[in-house]
Order: sequence, then structure tokens, then C-alpha cells
Amino acid sequence: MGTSIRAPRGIKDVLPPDAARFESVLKEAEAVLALGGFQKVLLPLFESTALFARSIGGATDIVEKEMYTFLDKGGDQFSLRPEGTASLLRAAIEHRLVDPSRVIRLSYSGPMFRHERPQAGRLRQFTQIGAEVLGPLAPSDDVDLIALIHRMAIDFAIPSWTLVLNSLGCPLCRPSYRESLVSYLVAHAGSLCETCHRRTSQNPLRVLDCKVPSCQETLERAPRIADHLCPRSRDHFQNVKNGLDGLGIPYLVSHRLVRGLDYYTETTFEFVSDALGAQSTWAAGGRYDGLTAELGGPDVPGIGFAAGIERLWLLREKAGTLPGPEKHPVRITVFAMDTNGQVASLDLVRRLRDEGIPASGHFTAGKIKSAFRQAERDGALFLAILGEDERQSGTVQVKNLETGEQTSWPLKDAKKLADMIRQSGG
RNA sequence: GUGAGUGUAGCUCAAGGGCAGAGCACUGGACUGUGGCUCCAGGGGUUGGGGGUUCGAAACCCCUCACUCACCCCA
Repeated sequence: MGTSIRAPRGIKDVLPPDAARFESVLKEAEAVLALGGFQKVLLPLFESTALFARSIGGATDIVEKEMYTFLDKGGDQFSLRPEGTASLLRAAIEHRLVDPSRVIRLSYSGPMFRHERPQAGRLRQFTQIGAEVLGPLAPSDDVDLIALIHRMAIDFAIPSWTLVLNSLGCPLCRPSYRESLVSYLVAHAGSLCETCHRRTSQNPLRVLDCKVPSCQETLERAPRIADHLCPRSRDHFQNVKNGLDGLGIPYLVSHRLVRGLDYYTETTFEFVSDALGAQSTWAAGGRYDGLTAELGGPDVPGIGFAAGIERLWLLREKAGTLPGPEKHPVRITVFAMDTNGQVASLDLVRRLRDEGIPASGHFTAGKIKSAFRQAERDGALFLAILGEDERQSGTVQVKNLETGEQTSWPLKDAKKLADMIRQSGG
């Protein structure tokens, strides 16, 4: 054990029966996006490092220190994707899907990679599902997207969730807010923590996010973005709030919600839950007008979000809405009582599979007791026993392990047996 | 990157300087081809790794690694 190779830190194997359940959780989340009219895109797991630096922002923690970056044999620099929006936009732009005259809705899912210290709800490889809306958008598109996540919260019975909402303004009003925030921060530098000093010059909005008590106290009287929004942004934000009110979706406006990715504009939001531990966000996103242009495409508005599937799992587990393990992943186990029965067993297993019945075979021969044990371990509903007696009569004994019902079937007619297996529940 | 807690059998955990244990799981038997129960027996461990203190270390000290949680950050 001491020298054996283990999975890298923060990387989790998902074993049976949880692997199938995890896929169900993912599929159910994807089904909600399909319900929202989103079409799926399959994206690569790595991209040019420059893509992430340009979209997420060079001064963000993700790009600064959390990416798995490598040089390929041609000397090009790539990074494992730390999030999906950059990839999806790159693909949409590259294949001319982005069109200023129409709205497109695209979704993606799969593993993301960030070199962080693992903790509850935080892994180095984790799974996200995300959706992006690109094109001529109205504030109602923000609401519509949020409503879709709200649907997940309801459908999956997410415990004690809160929708946190803010507006970050637009390229017109954010600089002036930024300026007044910086001058406030500089004036109160004495009561700010060290990292906040650094952020004041690098990424001042992030200071709002600081959880150091003394910083929070100082920030109480800091200028608020809401008071600096230009008329258009203020209108946009008001429209979003009106839409949410109209749909009866509760939210909490937080002028501290800034998000860790640089591309957000206007509406930003986070769905949090206090049932998750310190990593309380399970879905988050926002508007990113200007990002498509920044990435070399047409300048169209965009909004998107991503949800963490592992966190959804945790929350659904708490809520008791996690899909249960499949009761009978194997429908029937075929057991050869002696070595003479091996070929007949192989043949039966094959014929059952021809009929679409998941079947496992145990050919090592042995006692009847181990036949039952094997069947139970496989999770089989039926056990087929093939021994000397059966061979003589050209039959197979098939027992329903739940009801105890047992009947003899002609070995050559696997179809009838398959029909019976198909018809029985369990 | 920083801090705290925890590392003993496949799993959950005892033993807090004096022979490394229990429950569950596993294997075999009682019970020769009809299970789940019960009873009996058995296999399993360099106590995460290395060094030190000691007559004697799973335990105390140092180093190291891993895991967990938190900071940070975020899905």
C-alpha cells in the first residue's frame, strides 16, 4: 500500500453504484436545460491558455494560480479548462454560430480542472453543467435563465437555497464606480487587510468580497455600485428584478456580490445554500456583454451560468432526492455447477444478451451456495442454474430471487426466458 | 499557498508506555443441487512512512506523506 499509486489529490473515483447515480444527477440537470431550449455542444477538455487568460481575466485567481497548464510537443501552451464559458464562446465564434440578429442557446457539461486545495464541495476535477445565451438579449433573458435554475432548485428540492443578485454595471458606469471605490479604499487603507491592499490596485471590486471582519466593517460605508449605475444599467437591473418579482422568484440583492471572473457585466447572480459547508454556491453566472467581441467574434450580449454537479449531488443527498442505486443492474446471473456446464452457460448468457437482457455468467463451478452469493453480489433479480440434471434434460432452472419462484426453461429457447425476464419488475 | 484535526485489518472503530483487538465484511464447515437466519472455525496488520526517546512505542518527541475541514477561492 505504501508505494502504490493513488489518485491525484482532489481527484475522486466514483465507483458503483454511485457512478450510475452520478450520471443520473447530471442527466436530470441536463434535462432541465433541454427544457429551456438549450442545445448541447461537446467541447474539448483543454484549450490554448491564452483563451482563458483573455476571457476569465489575467488578474483572477483562476488564471493566476489555479490552471493546469502544459506545453505540448509542438511547444504550444495549453490549459485544462477551468470553466466552460470561454470554451463554448470560442467554439460558437469559431464556427460562426454567433449572429447579432438572432439568439442562440447552447449548453455544455463535463469535467473542469482547477488546482485548488480540496475541501468539502471542492475538487480539483469537478463536473459542471452550463448554459449560455448569445445574441440580441433583453433583461428578460436574464430572468428566463435564472428561472431555469430556479426550476432546478424546486425540482431537486435544494435545501435552504437563496438567490443572491447584483448588478456590476456596464463599461460606461463601472469605471466611475471603480474610481470612487478605489479612492475610498485608499482613504481607509489603514483598516484593510493585506490582501485587500493588493486588490485595491489589481482588482478593487474583489475587495468587496473580503470576509475579514475589520474589512467588512470598513466596507459598510464604502460607495455602492447601485448608486453609480448609469441610467441604462439601472433600468436593466430594475427590469430583471421586476421580472423575478413577476415570476415570484425570491432573491436577495447584495452589493457585495462581485464574482471572481472579470468578464461579468450588468446582472450577476449566485444560488447558494447553507447546507453545503463553506463552499455554498451551487450555481452561478451573469451577463457578459462584450466578451464575444473580446474573443474576436461579433459584439453581442451574452448571459450564462454554470452549476456544480458534485454540489448538486451533496444537496440532493441532504434533501433525500438523490436517485437511488439501480436495484438490478444485472438482470440474471447464470451459474455453471460444474466445468461440463461452462459452454452451455456461455451460450445461454450470449443468447440472453442477444435479447437485450443484461446477464452475467459465473463459470468457475462450485456449490449452490456460492451461486446465490454471486447472484446477490451482481445485483441480479434472477439466478439461472446449469448443472448435470439440466444438461441431461436440455433445460435451465431459473429462480426469481425476490419471490422465490422457480421454473424450468428449455435451454434452446432463450427468447421466451428473455420475455419473462423483461416482464418481471424489480 | 496558510492553519487545524485525523491516520490501527477490506470497512467502522477500540487499546493513551507492557502479548495489536472487536463488530461488520471475507473464506471454509455444520447443511453432498436451492440463498438470506444461526452456530463453529479460519485467513488476514511492517498501527501511513522515516528517524529519535525508552529495557520496552500504535501510544511520547522530530521530520515526512496522505486524508478531512477551514482560510483563500469558487461550481
